[in-house]
Amino acid sequence: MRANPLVDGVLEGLNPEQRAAVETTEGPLLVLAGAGSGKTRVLTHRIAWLIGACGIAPEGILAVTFTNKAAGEMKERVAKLLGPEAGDVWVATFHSTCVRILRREIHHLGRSRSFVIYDEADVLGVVKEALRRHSLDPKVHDPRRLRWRIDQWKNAGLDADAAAERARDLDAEQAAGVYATYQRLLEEAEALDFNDLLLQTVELFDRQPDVLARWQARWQYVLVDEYQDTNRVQYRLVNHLASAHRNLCVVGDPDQSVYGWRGADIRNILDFERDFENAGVVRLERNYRSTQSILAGAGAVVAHNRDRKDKQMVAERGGGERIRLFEARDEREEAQRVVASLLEARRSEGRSHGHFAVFYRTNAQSRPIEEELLKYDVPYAVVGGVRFYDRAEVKDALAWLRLLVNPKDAMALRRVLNAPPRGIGKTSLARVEELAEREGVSLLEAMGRFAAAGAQARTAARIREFLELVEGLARELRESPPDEAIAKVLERSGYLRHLEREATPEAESRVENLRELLLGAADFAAANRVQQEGPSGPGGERTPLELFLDQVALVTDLDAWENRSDRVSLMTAHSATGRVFPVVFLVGMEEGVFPHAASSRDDRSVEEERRLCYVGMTRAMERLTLTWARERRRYGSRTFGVPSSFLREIPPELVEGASLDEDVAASGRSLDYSYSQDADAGAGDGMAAARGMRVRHPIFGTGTVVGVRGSGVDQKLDIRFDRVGVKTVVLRYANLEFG
DNA sequence: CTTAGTCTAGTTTTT
DNA sequence: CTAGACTAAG
Repeated sequence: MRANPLVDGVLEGLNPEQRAAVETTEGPLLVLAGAGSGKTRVLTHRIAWLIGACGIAPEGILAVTFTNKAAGEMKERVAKLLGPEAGDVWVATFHSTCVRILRREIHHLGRSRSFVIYDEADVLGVVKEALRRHSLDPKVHDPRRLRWRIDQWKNAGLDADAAAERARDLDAEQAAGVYATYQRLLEEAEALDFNDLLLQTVELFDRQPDVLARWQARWQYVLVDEYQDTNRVQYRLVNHLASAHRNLCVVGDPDQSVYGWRGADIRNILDFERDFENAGVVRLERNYRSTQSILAGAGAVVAHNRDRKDKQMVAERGGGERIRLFEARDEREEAQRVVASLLEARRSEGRSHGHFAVFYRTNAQSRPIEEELLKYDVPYAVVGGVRFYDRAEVKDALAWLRLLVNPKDAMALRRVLNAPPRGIGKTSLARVEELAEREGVSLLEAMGRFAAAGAQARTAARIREFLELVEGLARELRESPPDEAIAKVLERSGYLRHLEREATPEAESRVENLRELLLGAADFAAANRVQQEGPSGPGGERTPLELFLDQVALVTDLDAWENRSDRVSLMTAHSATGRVFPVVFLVGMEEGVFPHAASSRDDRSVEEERRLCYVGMTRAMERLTLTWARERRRYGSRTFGVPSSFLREIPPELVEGASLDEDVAASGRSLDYSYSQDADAGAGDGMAAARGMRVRHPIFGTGTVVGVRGSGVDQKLDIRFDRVGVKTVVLRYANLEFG
């Protein structure tokens, strides 16, 4: 059996625990994989082992992940081990797996297979519409809050009836009522929200054992990544798929469970052994990623969680340097010091930009860092944040496509109706809506009827014109490749013309984005043409347009972009899961920021914040820098901060550059960190800067002082550097040599 | 009906 | 501070 060189290669270099996780192929298996313990390695090697050593057909294996990035990475790594055969393993996110199943099977639930997937904005629009139908004031019943409530119900696997049954007060009753209407509106629009993708699949399997049996037979081996982040619906889905053969391998780390707020249920991993009798358990506790100091620091933080299975990670790497900690006056200075430190490491250690990542708790915190990076021309990429497919113009274009594919898509119709503006206003729309509801027809249908009777001549003509446009485009483009469809739609609808007529910089950038969308669509079309020829292409009877729309609905950011080339990465701590960098800055370590104020209410969410902190810290391989600012601008106003309680949880001997002032802490006053700072020395001992002085800066080299502002340690100098031109530096931190 | 301008309120993390 | 809601004028 081991004669096969491929087989030997698959086990080579694995430690005994990893090997056990790979070789234990039959029956349920829980792999508790601590940070940096080679989790992905185990998953990919396990897949290779199943195929290479056990002779399992690649298409008999299902590997589910949470993010597209994780799926892509796994696919790539399996391909490296196996070659092209790997392409037949189904590696995908929960959501795209469900879409795949539903596209083939959802008619068993009496729903259309050409459903559209509603995004955040669509869904919010549906909630607002549902509120209108209930005559509830959106000012009293916050649509976003309701949307969140519905989401929570769905995460828990409760439908509107179940929600209504549980309602104990008027508010809950009303919310459940809105939920019911919301769901009805989705169904009328032949639309599914994100959670429906999972829920409908589970319901399908609940109700149709024969359908379930088919998928169980197809996927004889099921692997689940990041199991700690699964919610109850995902849990049921996995159970369904694995219940016949029980060849289920789940991999996760309870310490990295950071999506509780989104319905992730940590019980799924904690109770695995109870749920699956005779489950094997493998613990991966050797960390190959981080230095001892980083691992110990992160471990010390997460050890403060009370609700936790104890676990001791062992660093296989040496001690390394200590964790760096610094305090900044405000978020600007924090950013300055992060960037200065980054540039310094680049210069003196020969690091590339790609070595660095900056993590923050909330997206809004990226701004000052970005500004500082821009100032020094440091290339960077913000992961997450404002997403390409969320831009208004991109959504407009996609709404057009959606409407062509599915004329019942009410949100797409509303979007498109006045993009560009065509004189069909609120009052007309309201009357059309009323008519649609009364006569039980789609919006598009109702528009036709309204134009025929009831509308003013002018409005009727405009509506007819619009309907003709939609029908013409639909007829012509339904089967077209997406790039062609987008181009024609933008042209014929007058959208592009309208933008170009504006001639503002914003409009220009919109046109630019649309061009990018067009390029993306062309890429997709090209890739898809190839794929559809293959035997296992996902195509089936679906049109290229439909496939394209699925893709954009499920892909959040342009994955290709972030990995590309040599850039500093900026992202939230949540987005950092599954990523690793040699040098990591974790900024904004203040109470109320991280841990976030919204989560300080109950212990459970504080513990989740702590795990999030653990995740952030353990992303670092060699160097970890934690920073906090005494003062921070939030939404325009100034707020004052104290260091995050998490900082205090790191043993001081692991930290460099700062030490907890015990007296101050003990006295119960606000926490303070005092630190000795070499940079202060130069500025502190009476050195006065003056115009015309020659200076040497550690990063910019030599230059001449051309301006002096302020006084004392906060003095700022404008310096014309010989190499890089004029820059403003803070005397206190610039570490200048004079003379 | 549209648009530009004012106001306000709401701020976590996202497949 | 900013996106979205609202208002008043064209």
